[in-house]
Amino acid sequence: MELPKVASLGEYIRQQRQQAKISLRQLAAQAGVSNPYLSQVERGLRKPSAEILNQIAKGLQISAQALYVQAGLIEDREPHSDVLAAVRADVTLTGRQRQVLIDIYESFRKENQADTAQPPQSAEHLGDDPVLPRDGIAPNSREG
Amino acid sequence: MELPKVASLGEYIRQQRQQAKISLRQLAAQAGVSNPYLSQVERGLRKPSAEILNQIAKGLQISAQALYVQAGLIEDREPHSDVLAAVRADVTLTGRQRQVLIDIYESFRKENQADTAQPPQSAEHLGDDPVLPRDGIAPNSREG
DNA sequence: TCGCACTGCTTGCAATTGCAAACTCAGTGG
DNA sequence: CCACTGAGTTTGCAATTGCAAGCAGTGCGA
Repeated sequence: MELPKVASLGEYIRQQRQQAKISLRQLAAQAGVSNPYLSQVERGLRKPSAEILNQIAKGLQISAQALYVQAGLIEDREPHSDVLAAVRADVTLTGRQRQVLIDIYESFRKENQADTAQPPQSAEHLGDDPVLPRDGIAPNSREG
Repeated sequence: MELPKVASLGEYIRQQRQQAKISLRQLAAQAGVSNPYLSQVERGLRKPSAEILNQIAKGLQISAQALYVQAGLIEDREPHSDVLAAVRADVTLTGRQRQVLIDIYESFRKENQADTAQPPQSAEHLGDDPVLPRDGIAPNSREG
């Protein structure tokens, strides 16, 4: 698996550029990269760094993420909810903690889906806590 | 603000790694990169490519996007919603589930504070986010 | 027929990435 | 004491990035 997506990445860039009706040199200037290099990138001969990719995205006025996804540099993960997005975006958490929170949240969702017809307060069987890790969590069970 | 975020990127990676309680070599193996290179990246001596960044993110089990934002490779166009706010606003959760998530989240935060042990920072304001850069996000001024 | 401007592509080359091997320092145990 | 293990770091080196300079092809006006 050397560089399969690089080709499609270059094609994508070229396509975007042509749709914008600008020349290779023009885009290179707008993106602040050299035109030969952009040419090579568009033909899949070179694998641009993320920095260059970012500049190209700016020159094309498109989302850098779209390019990264095309380049296979990030997975195209769309957050299912604001909670998941927030958890994923929280840099103060460790990866493990993040996964724990996500697991718990999703298990909650699943539970509630099973009880859709029921009033939401009926989810009392949480005491089983099948997901809680022994990561040293001390959930202060204060009844609030 | 123009200064390379590479330094903070390395610090961020190292912080995440230490919070995950794994050694440099361990993370290097999980990420599929060499340990010397990871060491240099963590100390800001090298600027890793997006591919390496992606592998490191996988090894750390964190979002590649968080790393890219840290590296200044993409703008943080996500609203960076607060986890607590998102949990509180989630109508699909029961009140008890909400409280469980909040408790766990807060205990995680407390754990990490104890681990990192950064005295110069006022550890009282948990709401603050010392890691993510507050940037002026260009609010989509595309041909309005 | 030139000259000029424009398109994209090919060619060396400096700078950088990323790695293998080897190094230093702490801790453990015979 | 010495060997062993595991932590992170330093040191060359192959491979790659990205660029400056230059090449080929097209269209237009004199």
